Order: sequence, then structure tokens, then C-alpha cells
Amino acid sequence: MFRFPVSLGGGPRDNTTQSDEQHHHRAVVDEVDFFRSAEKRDRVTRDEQNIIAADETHKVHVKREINSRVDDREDRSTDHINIGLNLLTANTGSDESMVDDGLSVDMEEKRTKCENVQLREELKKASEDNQRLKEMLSQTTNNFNSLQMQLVAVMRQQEDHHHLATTENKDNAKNRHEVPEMVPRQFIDLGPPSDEVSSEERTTVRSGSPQSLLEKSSSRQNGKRVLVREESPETESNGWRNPYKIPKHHGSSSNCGGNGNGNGNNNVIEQSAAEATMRKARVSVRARSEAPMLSDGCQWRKYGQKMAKGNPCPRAYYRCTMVNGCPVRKQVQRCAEDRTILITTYEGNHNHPLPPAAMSMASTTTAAASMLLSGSTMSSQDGLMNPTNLLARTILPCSSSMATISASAPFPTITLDLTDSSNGNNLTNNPLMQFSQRSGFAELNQSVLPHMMGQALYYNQQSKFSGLHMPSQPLNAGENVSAATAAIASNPNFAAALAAAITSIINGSNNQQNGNNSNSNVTTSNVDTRQ
DNA sequence: CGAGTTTGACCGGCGC
DNA sequence: GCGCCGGTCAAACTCG
Repeated sequence: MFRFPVSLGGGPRDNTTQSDEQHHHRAVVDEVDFFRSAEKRDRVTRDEQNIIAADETHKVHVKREINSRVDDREDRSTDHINIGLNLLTANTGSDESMVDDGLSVDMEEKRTKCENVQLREELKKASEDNQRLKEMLSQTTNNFNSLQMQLVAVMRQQEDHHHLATTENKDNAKNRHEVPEMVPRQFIDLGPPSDEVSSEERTTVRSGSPQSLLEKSSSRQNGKRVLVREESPETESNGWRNPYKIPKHHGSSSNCGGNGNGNGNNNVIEQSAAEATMRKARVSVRARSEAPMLSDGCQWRKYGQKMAKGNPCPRAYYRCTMVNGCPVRKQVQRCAEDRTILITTYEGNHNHPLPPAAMSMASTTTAAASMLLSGSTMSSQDGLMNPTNLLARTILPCSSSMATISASAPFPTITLDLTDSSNGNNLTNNPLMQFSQRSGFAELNQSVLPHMMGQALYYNQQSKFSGLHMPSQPLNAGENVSAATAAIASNPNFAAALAAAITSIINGSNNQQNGNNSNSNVTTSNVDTRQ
């Protein structure tokens, strides 16, 4: 993307070819926006100082370009993208001497060659540094991903252990063996489906969600758990048939009150309720897009369309088809007030590996669902309602006032509004968005949106930079990454957002004790007290 | 011909 | 009990 105006060709040249080459230098320089404005300014300010003969003008033009960069570095230090090449200091002295001292043409040629050699060396060095940095970035990303997966695995093991402890007293050894087979793929499981789950079960259970499998297996184990399964919104035939059951039953009946069914069973029921809530937790994304659907990296199949009340635009229903039985579904609808706004609501978590392009969106929805789950399992409002909780703290440093936790919806829903430019110019200030705008991607929202949301949560994910491109456009690991990195790094908002996010995460445990923080723009309210 | 989409029917929850 | 509504199903249809 950014071509450096220096010929990489080496070796001595005669005067004529060198002259041509330097003409070529000029051509290259003129093509690059990077120096164009500097050149124009330089011409204006230095025309009267140009004492070089007309026939030699082209020979010193490169020097003037370089010289202009010396001045430009001062003028445009904030505008420039630091490409990491320290080419200026090495040439400054020769530039001045060549322009001001009026040295012979031979000396100028030698100095020019010397400059070329130096530039080539430094360019080579910079390329090596760039390569090394990219390797470091890749390694860091891999480490982060592995650590993240380990963390999820540990958390799930603890959860499973707790779940097992509560059911051990009632289940026999066989049942204890079956439960952990089914439980681990309930939520936040991006790994492959367990082989223990027979294909028969996968096909029998219509939606094939792990939750269904858990409940199905549980129904065979314990009569009381049949009750749990039956009160779960996810039936054997269709896990999405009765979305209102859990909030209604668990909120009003003995299931949630801790009476009647015994402690151990209550734990199971509470956990089941939490699991159902987790699955029902929704992440709604508002974004401006002319496209009919956000390209979030997943494969979706439309299974229905309805006219929603109060909205002339139909609501489309999609389910994930990347793996047969994936419970994730989404609804796509245009905003009635502004039809350029596309509202995409995600439900559930994928039970299969995701492509990099889909990781950020899935991670975001998973994180949001996890947050809602953790909040819903707390007796007080501190968990979910406190804006200092995980999602708010992680998303908001760079997207304050974009997230809304809604209580009006039948399910706990967090809405990420990326359409309102008045909210601190979140969109336009976002470095990724800026880069996309610069890059001219027409559907920038589609490509950037998931990564914006995942920016704080999963900043180091490999899919990060791929989000700067359309999913259909594979990442050019070379110049595109460099350009993206440069574009992002050049934006001071990026540093501020990153610092805020890191600080927020690091200080998360401390800040959780605080009632308010700067991110209180999150609109929170009581989420579905029926839970 | 298989995969995806369309669309009317169906189901269950909710409010009156 | 009835109607409304959101969500889903599944046959028909379209498309590559």
C-alpha cells in the first residue's frame, strides 16, 4: 500500500541511465500520497532557493524529496504514519551539503549512490524488523488464544465439578459418567462436538443443541431431572419452541425460590435455568448497512420470515448451518425509523469450531451471554446490572454508550449500537472504522463491526486484522497487515482505547467494587426479573 | 439434483 | 376463551 520512493536496484550506472532512474524516482514519488503533499509544499517554499542548473534539476530532485521529508517530519508528525524507517537522519547532512555547497556532479552522484545504499540497507533492516514483529505478533496471538481456551476449559471444569458434586448424591456411578460427557459442550464451547454424542442423537434432537443432549441424557438418569428438562424451553423436538418458559417458570415457581425440591436439586435446577438463560441471552447489534445481512463469517440458512408488529420491514430468521445442529440463530431486521440500520440479534453459542472471520462475533456474543448468565445467577442486581461488569468494562472503554442492556425484551438482551455517531463519534473515531473508510470498503460495517465489538474482549485474536477486510477478501499478510497496523497505530484514539481497555481489564477486580465508573453510559436496567 | 429461499400454516405464550 | 403475536415448520419453489 505504501510504496517507498526508493529504487531497490543496485549497482553502478552511467549518467544517462541514472538520470532515467531518477526520473523514475520522481515518478514513484509522485504516485505516492505519502509524500505528495510534502512535495508540493516543498516546491512552494523552496523555489526561490533552487540554485541548481536546469539540466541538473532532475538529479537533485530526489534530494529535495528527502529534504522535504526532513521538514515534513516536523510539520506532519501527527499526520504521518510511522513506517519504522529512520531514513531521514542519515541523509540530512548530505542533503544540505549538496544543495547548499554546490558540489560537483560527480560528488552528487556518489552521494546519491551512497544514499541509495543506505536506504536499501535500512529498508532491508526495517523489513527484517517488520518480519520479526509480525512473527512476535503471531506468536503472541497464538499464546493468547491458547491461554484463553485454557481459561475457558478450567472455568468449565470447575463448573462441571460443581455440577457433578451437586448431582453425585443422587446419581449412580453410571450417571456420573454420562453427565460430564454432555455438559462440557453447553456453552462457550468452540471446540468440535464430542464423539460420544452419537449421530443418532444428533439427528433425533432436532436443533441438536448440546443443551438438548444434556437434558435428554438427564431425563434418562433422574426422574426429577425430567422435570427440569420439561421445564426447560428446549424440548427434545425443538429447543426453540418455548422461549418464554424459563423466565416464567423459574421466576414464579419453586424452582428459583429454593424451596420444595431440596438443595441438590435446586442447584441443578438453578444451573439449568442459568444454562437456558445463557442460551436465551441475546446480543443485538445495530449497524448501518445496505446489505441484507451482516457478514459475520458464519454460514446461515434462512428458515423463516415474519412481519413484526410496528415495523414495515420483515424480520428474517436464520440458523447457523456450519455444523448440523448448531443452536445459534439470529434475527435480522431493519430499523423502522431508519431503514439503513440493520439490527442483527444473535442467540446461543456455537458448538463447533469457527473460522477466524467468525471468531470475533462469536466471541462477542459468547461474552455477552456469559455476562448475562453471570448476572442472572446473582441474587442481587450487582452482577448484571452493574455497568462495571465484564462486558461493560471491556467493551466500553472504546465504545462507551454503545452498549445497552435491555429489560424490555423478553430475554436479557445487550444491544450494541454502532450507528449513533453522536455517541462520542464512536464510529468515526474508531481506528478500525477509519481504516475501513480509508480503504474504501463499501460494506465496512459488516466487516468491522464484529471486530469492533471484540476489540476489547479479544483484542489479540487472529481474526483481528482480518476484520479489516471483507470476509471474501483473504488477508494479504504482507502489505495489508502493515498498512492496517500503520493505520491503526497512527490513530491516537487507538492508543487511548487500547490503554483504557487494558487498564479496565487489569483493574477489573478492583473496579468491580466501585459503584460507578466512567463507562456508566451503558444503559442498564433490571433484566427480566422472572429469571 | 441438492442446497437455499419463500411463504402459508401451525404452535405456544400472553393479554384482555 | 379468544385473538394477537413471535417463532418455527415444512412444502413448494428457485437457483446454480
